[in-house]
Amino acid sequence: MAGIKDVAKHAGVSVGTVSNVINHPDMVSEETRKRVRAVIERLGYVRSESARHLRAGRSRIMALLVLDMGNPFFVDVARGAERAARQAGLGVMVCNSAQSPDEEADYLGLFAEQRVRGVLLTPADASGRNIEAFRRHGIPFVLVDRVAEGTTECSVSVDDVLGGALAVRHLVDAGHRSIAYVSGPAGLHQVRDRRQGALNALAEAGLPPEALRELPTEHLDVAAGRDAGSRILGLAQRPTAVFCANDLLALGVLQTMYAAGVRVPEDMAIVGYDDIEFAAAAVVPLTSVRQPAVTMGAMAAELLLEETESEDHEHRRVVLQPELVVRRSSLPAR
Amino acid sequence: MAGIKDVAKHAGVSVGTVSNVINHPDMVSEETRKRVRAVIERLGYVRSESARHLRAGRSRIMALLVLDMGNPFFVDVARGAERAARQAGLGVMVCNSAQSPDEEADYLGLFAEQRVRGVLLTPADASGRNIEAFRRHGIPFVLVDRVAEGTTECSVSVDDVLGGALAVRHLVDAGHRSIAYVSGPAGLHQVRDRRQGALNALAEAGLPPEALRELPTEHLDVAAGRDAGSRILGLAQRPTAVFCANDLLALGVLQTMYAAGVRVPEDMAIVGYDDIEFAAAAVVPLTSVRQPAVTMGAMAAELLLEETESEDHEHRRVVLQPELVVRRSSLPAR
DNA sequence: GCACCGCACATGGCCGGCATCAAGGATGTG
DNA sequence: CACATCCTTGATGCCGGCCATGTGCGGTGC
Repeated sequence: MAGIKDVAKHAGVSVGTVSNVINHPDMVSEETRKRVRAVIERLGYVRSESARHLRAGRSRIMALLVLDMGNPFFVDVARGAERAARQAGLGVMVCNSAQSPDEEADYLGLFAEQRVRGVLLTPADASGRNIEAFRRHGIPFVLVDRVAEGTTECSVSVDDVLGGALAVRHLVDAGHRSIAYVSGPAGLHQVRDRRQGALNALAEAGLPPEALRELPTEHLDVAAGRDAGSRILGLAQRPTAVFCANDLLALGVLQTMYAAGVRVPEDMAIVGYDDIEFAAAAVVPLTSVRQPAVTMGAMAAELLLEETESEDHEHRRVVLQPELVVRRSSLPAR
Repeated sequence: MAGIKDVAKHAGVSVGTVSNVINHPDMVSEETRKRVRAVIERLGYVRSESARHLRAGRSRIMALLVLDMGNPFFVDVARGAERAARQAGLGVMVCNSAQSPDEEADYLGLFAEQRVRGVLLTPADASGRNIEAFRRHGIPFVLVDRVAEGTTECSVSVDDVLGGALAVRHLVDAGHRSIAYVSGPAGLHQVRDRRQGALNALAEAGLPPEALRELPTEHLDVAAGRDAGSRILGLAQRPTAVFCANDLLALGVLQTMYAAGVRVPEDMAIVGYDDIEFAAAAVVPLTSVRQPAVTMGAMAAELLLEETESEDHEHRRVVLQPELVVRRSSLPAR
């Protein structure tokens, strides 16, 4: 592959001049510039980002580590982050921890080796140990979909307590008094906050916390939802409504209900979370708590850029608002 | 951030020795090794991949450029590629061309600057101009979900002609004589091959090509499917079945039919393509042509590794077989 | 006692860019 | 004509690792 030296040789100039043609074109006379540009074109020369990085001491890559690339919600987050990053001339490396702390640790190590400009992180490790270890490298990061504790770094999140409250308040208003909460892995903050919101909504309505029955699942995908659905069907005193920690779980629950002949929403109301595109296209269009995913990704990237670009950066915690989208899966039986 | 020199200084050895502790541990005495390792740990030293890359002349990153990250099919491809790459100690940079030739060109430029080890590519530019330009850089690439022409590079694909034939043969067997083909962007090879398969199936059954009515859409997503659904409803001599170039389109069509009160499959049969997880969870479980997406991603990564790792690599064109998964959306009316 | 050998570690060059500074040529000015 | 100034270009060093080559030292054999 052609290097800057080859270009210099063919154009009959020094490497410094070639470098200037690329980075400071107005420092070079038009004639020389043209000649060098022609050679660059002819040889197909592309500057080496590694060498630039080494020299400049800062990378032009930003990393995004999400919990689950199979979840369209995170795909939207990635979209937003990518847009913001590329506007600033940075590339984004999107990786998937698949909710595994080990994978997360692996990737964080990879990012440290790459000396990425910064990391947008949806933490998979509730213990915070991975984050703690990563902090030592001095690579800035922004927490996504999770509030930072203290003021050690920036975060962009959605008010999960409010989201949980919106969902359950809606169900309570529709007359439900026994609600299952399919929660996903117990360790995740989002899951805990949404439960808290749900409990708040129950308390508001004067209902006891026992009205909410939590069913944890190992993963946050459709298969886990199907499994949770079966468990709900097996419960003594079957609840009349299900609130799921995300739409994938909700779709799984819905599928199980449908297959078992349990009518939704007449016999079982369902509310999901995230409002992914498929929620509207489900067997029964799914009521869901919408999160501004693209905005979240974009804001996270912007916060990171601000942190690494500007002199005086103060860590911020941005909290966005969720919104309930009511569809047929939770409408009161007529 | 700590560099190898800092480690050397703190451990009282030379940089070469530190390098050897990391890369050739058996060349260093145990005592020195221990001491150096302790310092590495204490300082949180991580070697710089940029510097290694520069020195070694080869990167440890592989790129994957997909047509649409919003499509779970490509998420599966990414999963497979990632697994294979990481097994070989490489990282994967997943990017999304969103079917835009311009974005594709942008990303290919980025990859050239990064001097990635190679690129796994689902081409968005039917003209082949982007590929042509990229080839000059000498970075190896493998075509994914598309057969390579000639023997200039490797490819992994699924037999789209067969897939299209499977879908339409199934519909013809069920008695359909007028079938719409919601095809997506006309430029994509997959789309053209699936149509060819569909036409083959019609010919087999002694039906004229006019029995297939093609409805192109700009994108391959749910929204485009909804739009196509409306167009189908507006057709004079409405077809009795729809074959969609992917499941997202099919879900969109299904949604439109459902909203308009057209019964599926009684009034309109629908067959999708890809068999994404959501296909089974749709309003009416979707018949679909399953592609081995994870395998495809993994094989592509392996081909690329073989090409860059081994001495004598011959370009290969791997073609995998699709499989029809029949669900309710296409079952004959009783 | 001397030559030789191997081990453990040190040293210097190099990868490919970019910035800094110096040098050279053209032009303007007194 | 001498000298200053500006504009353009060239030479050099450095970023952070890794590799090839040195170097010093203790042990061994004759």
